[in-house]
Amino acid sequence: MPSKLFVSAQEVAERAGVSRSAVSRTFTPGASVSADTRRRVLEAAEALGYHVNHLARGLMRNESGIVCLIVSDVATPYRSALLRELTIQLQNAGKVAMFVNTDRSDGSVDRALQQAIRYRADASIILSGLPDKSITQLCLRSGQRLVLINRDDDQPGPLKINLDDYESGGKIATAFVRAGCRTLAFANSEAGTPSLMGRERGFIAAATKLGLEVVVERYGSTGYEAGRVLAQRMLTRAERPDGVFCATDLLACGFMDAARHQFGLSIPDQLCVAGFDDIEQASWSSFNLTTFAQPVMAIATQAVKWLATGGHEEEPEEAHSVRLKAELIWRGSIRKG
Amino acid sequence: MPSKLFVSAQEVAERAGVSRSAVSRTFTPGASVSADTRRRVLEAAEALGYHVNHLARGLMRNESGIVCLIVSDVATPYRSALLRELTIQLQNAGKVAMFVNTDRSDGSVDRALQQAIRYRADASIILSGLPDKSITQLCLRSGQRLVLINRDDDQPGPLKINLDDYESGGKIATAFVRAGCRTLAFANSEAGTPSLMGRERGFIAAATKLGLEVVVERYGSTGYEAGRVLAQRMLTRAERPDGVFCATDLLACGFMDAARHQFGLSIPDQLCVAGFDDIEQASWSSFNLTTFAQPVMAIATQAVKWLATGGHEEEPEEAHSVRLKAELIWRGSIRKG
DNA sequence: TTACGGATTGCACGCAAGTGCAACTCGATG
DNA sequence: CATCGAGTTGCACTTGCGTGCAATCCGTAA
Repeated sequence: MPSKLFVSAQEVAERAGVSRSAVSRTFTPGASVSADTRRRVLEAAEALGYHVNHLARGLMRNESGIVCLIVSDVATPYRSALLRELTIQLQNAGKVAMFVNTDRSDGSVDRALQQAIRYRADASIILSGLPDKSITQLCLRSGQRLVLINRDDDQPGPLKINLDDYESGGKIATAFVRAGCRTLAFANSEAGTPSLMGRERGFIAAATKLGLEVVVERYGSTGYEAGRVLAQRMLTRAERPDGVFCATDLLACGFMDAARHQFGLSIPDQLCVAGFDDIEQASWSSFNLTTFAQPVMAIATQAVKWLATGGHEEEPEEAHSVRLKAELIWRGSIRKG
Repeated sequence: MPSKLFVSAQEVAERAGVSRSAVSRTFTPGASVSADTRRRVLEAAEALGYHVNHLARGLMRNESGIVCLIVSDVATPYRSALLRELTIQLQNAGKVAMFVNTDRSDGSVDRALQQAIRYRADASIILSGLPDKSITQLCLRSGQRLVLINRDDDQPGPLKINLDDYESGGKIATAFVRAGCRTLAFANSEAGTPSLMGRERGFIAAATKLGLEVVVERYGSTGYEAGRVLAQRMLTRAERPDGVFCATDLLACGFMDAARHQFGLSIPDQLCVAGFDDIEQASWSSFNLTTFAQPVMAIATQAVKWLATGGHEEEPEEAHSVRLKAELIWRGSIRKG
């Protein structure tokens, strides 16, 4: 048990010789306090090290200022970059980020949302997994905003932020053809989330239109190791692909490393590779990877804006969905056409 | 304004036909409630979607369950890995992580700690920067636990977790000498935090003892780009170093990439490199970097243990300091001696 | 001097929980 | 049948804060 406690408004009031209300009003913008009272309160607060108790304030205002971020695999470059941007923008908007880790187990996201409810978070932003519909409804009923990032879901209510995955897949197929590639392949993870599948389908559709078939291989997670395994599977095929679109940059890094160091292939001369996310490593000269940039900043901006303004029931459902463009970052892993 | 609100214990009590106290007791382990009442309360709570308000509970218990993590550069591999481990272990300990981003500006950490105080966090864990002494004291006086990770500081009170940076520097100097290196160098950032300086000093001391001088160059941050610049500076010297210890793995990655792709050097034949942190990229075959592993799990375990048990004033000051060992991970960026 | 008006102040209540205390129930024992 | 005691239950108070309402202050105009 702590021997001493946080200092309360009561103590400040006593020291300043005013009522507790005066202290409260001093820290409430727009409230009526005389300059003199305000000064004395601020002095006392400073001397005692007083800080408004946001737990209690949240209780009163029915607005905690907390926004819950629900994520798995935080240590992943793309995830941590998005997280960084979200927390910074939330802080600038006067909110504070609460952080809940999820794993792949059933109900993990649901438990995370329950935690958000317990702390009366003003909003929850979900970067991984998909919550059960009943929990989603409970959150919305309770007046909590909800944002789903890159999780295609058709439940009405939450703000859904997605990318043009399908179109991106198409663009890269065109780039491969222009580079003279003859055998295309798509390297995906087993997970098959909607965004990954969108890239895959867009890639296949465009390639088919251009008269090329696409070999699809799926394995493991979206990480580096899976990329290596996919390379081993694909590059030992009778007809070796010479243009490979990897569903994520991490897959692409693993793929490239295996292609170079195990198969002795030269990129982009013998093999063209593209990724998705534009993680920092993609720009490293070891990879120099052509890829699509996740509009991390725009995603965060949209999410934070929604928390501040949106969420009114009467809005049309279209207003609850945002599609952002993933910009193609041209580097050196595809031959110039 | 939210049209509907979170459901309160009062509503559950009415639906279950009991008093509000009964609801409270049902959700308080060890409280006296009959099996029948408990069942009816749980049924009503389930039906209404009730979850205890942790803001109010925190107010009463004077224990919010919140632990504040104060970090800069979250998107960095080492930081995000530590963050991941901390949040997971905090969750397992029944705590919830609150997240505050800091930048390099003055008072950034102080503002973060004030945020922690406002939300009456049970503890704050500081991964970046160093707070002002007055704020530290305020936190401790308020009964808040404090953990400083890799920030050498001599203030009594907080738990300080540090590594054997100095000894690690020594080990790697020995390894370089054993590999036949003749010209040693240390690549550091301008920042010069105690942990970075510890590695530097340990490296120099051991090298000197072995009869070799060490060229030290400092530039920028601890990131990839700074590593490239350092390589350009060091590898154009008259006497080119052939054994370089980089203060972090990211520096080492940048250094190696520049050494290979701009200077055409072969690693480890013409140049030995070592890093520190053991980020995921160090194990990628493009780098295959010999480095020291941050004991991320042990760090988190120590921190969380301290929150649960430690922090009693009467403990000797030695109990407030933990030194952990960074394990040398031998890969292929240093020749076998 | 008195009345008026605007600004300031304090009281008291409410938010959602936990808990000591007293009252209550109920079965068992004397 | 009265008493005891263990087990439940509810009342009322507490936590730190915001805020409506009524009371007060002060300066100015009638």
